[in-house]
Amino acid sequence: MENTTKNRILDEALILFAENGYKGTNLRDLAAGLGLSKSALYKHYESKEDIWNALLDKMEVYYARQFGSLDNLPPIPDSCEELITLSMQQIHFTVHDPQIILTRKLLLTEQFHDARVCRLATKHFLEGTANLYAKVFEGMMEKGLLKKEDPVLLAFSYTAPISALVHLCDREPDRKAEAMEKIHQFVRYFIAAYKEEQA
Amino acid sequence: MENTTKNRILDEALILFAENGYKGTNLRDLAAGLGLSKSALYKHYESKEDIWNALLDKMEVYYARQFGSLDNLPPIPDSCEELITLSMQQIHFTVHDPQIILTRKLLLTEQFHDARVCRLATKHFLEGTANLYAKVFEGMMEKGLLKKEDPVLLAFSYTAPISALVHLCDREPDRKAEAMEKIHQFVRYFIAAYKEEQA
DNA sequence: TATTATAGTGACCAAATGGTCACCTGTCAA
DNA sequence: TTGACAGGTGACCATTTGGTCACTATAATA
Repeated sequence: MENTTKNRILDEALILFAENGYKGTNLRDLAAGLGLSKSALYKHYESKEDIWNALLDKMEVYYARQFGSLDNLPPIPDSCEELITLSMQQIHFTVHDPQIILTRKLLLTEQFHDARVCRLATKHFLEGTANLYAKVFEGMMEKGLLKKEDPVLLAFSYTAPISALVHLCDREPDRKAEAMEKIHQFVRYFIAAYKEEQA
Repeated sequence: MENTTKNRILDEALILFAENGYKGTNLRDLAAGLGLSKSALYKHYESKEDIWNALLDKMEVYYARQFGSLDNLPPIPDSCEELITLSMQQIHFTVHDPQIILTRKLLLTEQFHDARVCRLATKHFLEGTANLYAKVFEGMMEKGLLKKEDPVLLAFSYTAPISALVHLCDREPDRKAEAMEKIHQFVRYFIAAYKEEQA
């Protein structure tokens, strides 16, 4: 993505919309954050709502790439230990990446005010990750690494508690370490419960 | 709670703050919703922020009563079937009660904008219910109804997925039936996995 | 070189919004 | 009866905010 003003506006918009909500964001602050005057924004977008929509467009593209196509599946781990390591790495990233944190905040705080955000929120928090892990678990069951269960239900039981603790990280960043430790504990406990005993 | 104007203002405030957020709520609409003029509000509260704080006070009292004291524990079920029935009843209530729905919406959308909401959100979505079910599970383990596991971890694994689906109900009310069915499925599946086989 | 499109500025506007104030009215106590 | 007070009203005010416009500067182009 080029570093054009048009894109920089969206970057700043993500920050402000995520921190203060759509209604709580004003264009003067947005422009000031970019070292621009408010009227300059209107050279690139027609209105506040236009900026908002462009930001959502960008997010939809991002999610379509990340969750939409099941082509780019994550590799199926060769052991339960590897699954734990991979999960923790991915969670660590998602909990620390500023852009993703802001995206989650925006989805949470605006999910009831915008139909597109609503859809994205369900995709992000519920179906997206769960479906991905369903494929992973299915693969691991076929490899004889996990007990044969409904992979969809299993993936949901796995991702929902993790998601709850990720939310805690967003809400109370001071407790990130504590939350990550709890995630680790949960992940080990969960995998241990469904690990297929080696012959 | 008496039906005084002061209380009615808080009832209406919950609706508007939950639907539109703090910033998105204006006092004219609030007053109009009560058939009052805006200036009448100032006979009962000093400012918009004062109304907000009074609403949070009320919510804190409510949560303190519901989660705070571990005196009023729910009864320990005498069978896993009873646990399932009780859980589903409680979830059904929480998913359909208008006041509780609004409260959840408010906690979600304002959790990053207000320190007290932040604390309440963690209590509501994470610790409150989980701690309650930890006690229930502990009791059921002592009765020999559930396998002996860490009750806290087990309760968290139980409540977090339910909570995720409750959020879905709030976000997409059209999918309430579907979500409730999934909750039912999850609950049966979860309890089956941890049920102590009868001798 | 003259022209034109692009990006940016500051002044300005109208609507929305939180808050204040003088005033009204019914109730209740002295 | 009268005075105080609680609860309510509408007019008004200052600030915030999304949006417009005339104007400028610069770089590319005919």
